[in-house]
Amino acid sequence: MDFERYNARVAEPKWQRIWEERQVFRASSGDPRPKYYVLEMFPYPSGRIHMGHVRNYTMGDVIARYKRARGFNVLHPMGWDAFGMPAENAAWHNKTHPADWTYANIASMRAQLKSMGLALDWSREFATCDPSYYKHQQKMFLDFLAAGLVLRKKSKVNWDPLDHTVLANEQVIDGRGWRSGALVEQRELTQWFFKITDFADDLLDALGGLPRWPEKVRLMQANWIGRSEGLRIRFELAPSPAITASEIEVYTTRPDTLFGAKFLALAADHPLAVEVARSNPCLAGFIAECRHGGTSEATIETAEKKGFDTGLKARHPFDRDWLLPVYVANFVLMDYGTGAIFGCPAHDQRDLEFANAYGLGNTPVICPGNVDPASWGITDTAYDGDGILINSRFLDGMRVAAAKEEVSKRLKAAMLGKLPQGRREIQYRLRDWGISRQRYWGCPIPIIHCGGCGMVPVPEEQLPVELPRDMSFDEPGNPLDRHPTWKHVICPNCGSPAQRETDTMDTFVDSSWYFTRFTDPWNSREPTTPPLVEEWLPVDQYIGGVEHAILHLLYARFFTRAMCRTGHVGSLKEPFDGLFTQGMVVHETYRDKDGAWLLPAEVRIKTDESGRHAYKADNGEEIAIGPIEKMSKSKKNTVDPDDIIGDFGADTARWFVLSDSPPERDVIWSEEGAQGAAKFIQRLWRLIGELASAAAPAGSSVQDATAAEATAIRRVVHGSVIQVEEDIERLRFNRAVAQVHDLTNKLSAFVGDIDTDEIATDVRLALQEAADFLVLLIAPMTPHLAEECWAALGHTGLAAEAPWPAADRALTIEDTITYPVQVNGRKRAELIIARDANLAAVEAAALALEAVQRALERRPAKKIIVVPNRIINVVG
RNA sequence: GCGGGCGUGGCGGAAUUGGUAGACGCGCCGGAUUUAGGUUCCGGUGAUGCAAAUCGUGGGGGUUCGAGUCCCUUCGCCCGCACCA
Repeated sequence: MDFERYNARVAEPKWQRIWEERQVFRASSGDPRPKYYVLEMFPYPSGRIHMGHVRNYTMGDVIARYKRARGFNVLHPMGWDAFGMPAENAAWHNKTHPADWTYANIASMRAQLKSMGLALDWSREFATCDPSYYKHQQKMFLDFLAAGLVLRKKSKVNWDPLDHTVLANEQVIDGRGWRSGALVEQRELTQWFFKITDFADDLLDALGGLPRWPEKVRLMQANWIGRSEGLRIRFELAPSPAITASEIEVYTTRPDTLFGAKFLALAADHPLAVEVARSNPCLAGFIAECRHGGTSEATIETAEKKGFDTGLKARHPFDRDWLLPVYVANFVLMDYGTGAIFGCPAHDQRDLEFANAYGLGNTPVICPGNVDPASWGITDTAYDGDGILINSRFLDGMRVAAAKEEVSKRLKAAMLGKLPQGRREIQYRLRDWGISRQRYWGCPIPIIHCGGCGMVPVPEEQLPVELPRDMSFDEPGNPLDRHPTWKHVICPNCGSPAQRETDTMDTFVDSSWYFTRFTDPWNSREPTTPPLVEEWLPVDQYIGGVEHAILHLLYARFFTRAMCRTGHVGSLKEPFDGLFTQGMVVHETYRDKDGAWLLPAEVRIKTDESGRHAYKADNGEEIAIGPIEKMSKSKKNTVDPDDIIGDFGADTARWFVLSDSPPERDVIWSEEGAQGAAKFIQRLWRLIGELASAAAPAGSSVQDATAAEATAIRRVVHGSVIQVEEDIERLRFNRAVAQVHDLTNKLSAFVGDIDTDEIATDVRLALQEAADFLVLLIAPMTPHLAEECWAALGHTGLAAEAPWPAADRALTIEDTITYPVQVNGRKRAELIIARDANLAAVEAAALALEAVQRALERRPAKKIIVVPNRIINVVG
């Protein structure tokens, strides 16, 4: 065997072929081993994989391979999140059909992923744009509809008045349509919604049962759901010719501040505002102004607080003679609460700014507990903390919580008309999930609109409703709507002419259940096979970017509940037991003297004592090294995984992305680092060769290794196994890498010290074990190299199928302990003493040390603290 | 504004969760091998100091035998969410 140079270019495809031929990574159900489901968020087939994919899939692969070695029946599948806008954009730009574009991308990305040597069960692969996938999604839509989990209602969209098309938020650039440049308007469309709010409480409460999720993600979801407990309060209106209504209902979480109220404010779309506007052109103008500028939060955010006095007056619920002005305000949202608020400037910052702008007054009603009420007055910023009620009649002297109770109690007792004035209510920030998209490249919504029968579900035997193939994409708008024949159908109910729904589903729907489909992608009749879902799910380890912390993960959790209710997932409640959100791959940026971005490949880096310098590769001109940023085409700071794999091999790329940075943080890709990883691959190969030539032949027993040298070697090796094991279990891949480096250094030193002519048999045996264990340790991370080494060491099976090395913990315990000895908290000496020495002996030995005596200046110690097996501190 | 996080050598980062600060890697310095470069191997590398030693985890204070870790305070940076009543 030639250990001169490891040739990844030859070895990697060879082992990939062998794994595939032997179907090593195919998972099967009904296996007696415990199951383990590893899943990385499946990729959008954009065309090429990027380093972020490499990092994501390498992490999952390490876990999959490690768990397999630990005796688990591992499911590690791959698929494609294949519907989406980029395919339609490509169709528009390049005149390619979205399907052709998508499937070509899938083909090239599949080849790229395969070149990474991932331990995937490719037999379960699917793309969400396959009719054989979306057929089941349509079935589930109908099941959800039947179960009352789907509704139709109006919602606002970004409308491009020139292109006559709905725009996604990302298609709105500075308030204008990305293609037409026209000013975007808000328009109401009737759309399909999933009733995610039905599960708001459960989705919130169940977060507590997800200890293996990052705290951060659970918090983000909790904030997104945004549960708040408050009170609906009905205010009587003073009679006015402009309106027919006699009251306004507001929602508040701060009923305690009711005596600090200075005004009421309505959303621009509030029915009462609209009604008053009919007889008030100025107000109508203001409302139109509020509607301008799109729906996106960013635009609202920057807007200045504006209002318009309707002239209406509302009576304070506790004092009929106290009249409050009613405004329409741009900061009140129609979608939240009742679309109307009462404003208390003293204790809400927005209300304060509004009241100041319109001179509406300010009366503080809550005084912080540690402040004398006599000295407490109007403040520059609203005070929203706890305290004692003041200026509030019967509430005076109460704390906030008690005042809330009291107001609630009294308003529930007070009647307005025939109903109580106040009603407790829990509100959520979470809104129902609008899934209608006016696009072609998505899953068609299986509904037929019939003039006589209304909305008719497409009968199950007619599914899938397939996307028509003959399309033109040279005009804006929804291509499906323009198709000459597709939407014209016969009503399945009454047989008269009817029309298909031409909206397609949000692509988040596709990714909300794919993890269940992987458990039985061959089921052509049903979306899932519930017993198989129950066998494999929940996903034990899910890995992906933190950018999906809210929407995707929340939708998937909703879908699991909805599928549970409709009988598709057995008793499964939560889809992902363990979640890990990995950081990005980032890279330096380079700009030449004209400010043009340069690719890393066009740059040479030199480092000396004065630091790093970058030079243009072609003419040597020095260029500026810019900040380290997320890899992006626009800044040209990208590295193509294909180039790295082609130059150094997949194992080098895998090793690099696992090294250095903790996986949840960003990792900086650098050319030096990639070189370093490649060198280390070669070093491992050479070390295995050296170990092999000194070692006993494979298959010999190590049981009788007794020489001190052999024990020392085994102690190091077994200790490393324990460390790497722990690091992989805890997803601390950077530490596992460091541990392997460390073991490599130590084994190199051993081999270097050994006189190869005179090696005791038990040392040979220890070295043989060291070689085997080292190979198995690196196998999850650099699987191709591991196979090559495994074969070179004389094993007949595959490293990928070998069990994880069994560490002997007893071996790692030495009979002596080396204590650091501190005097007054400062390390002065080391004490080597028998592990079984008693406390008095340890203390005496520590005090007897010359360095300790010197540090104590020969005076007696006041106190001595011995932390068993850890440290000794002498107090002088 | 609210919520969360972070701050350790030239750089990425370790630190047994209150117990030897700087593991491991990158870079750099010196040496060996080499015609040379690269590779490889050996040694060094927090600061000051000839040394003994002293200082050192953004700053200040505290708790403790002992603090990078806990508490208070302050400065700086990053991320998430938001006119959500």
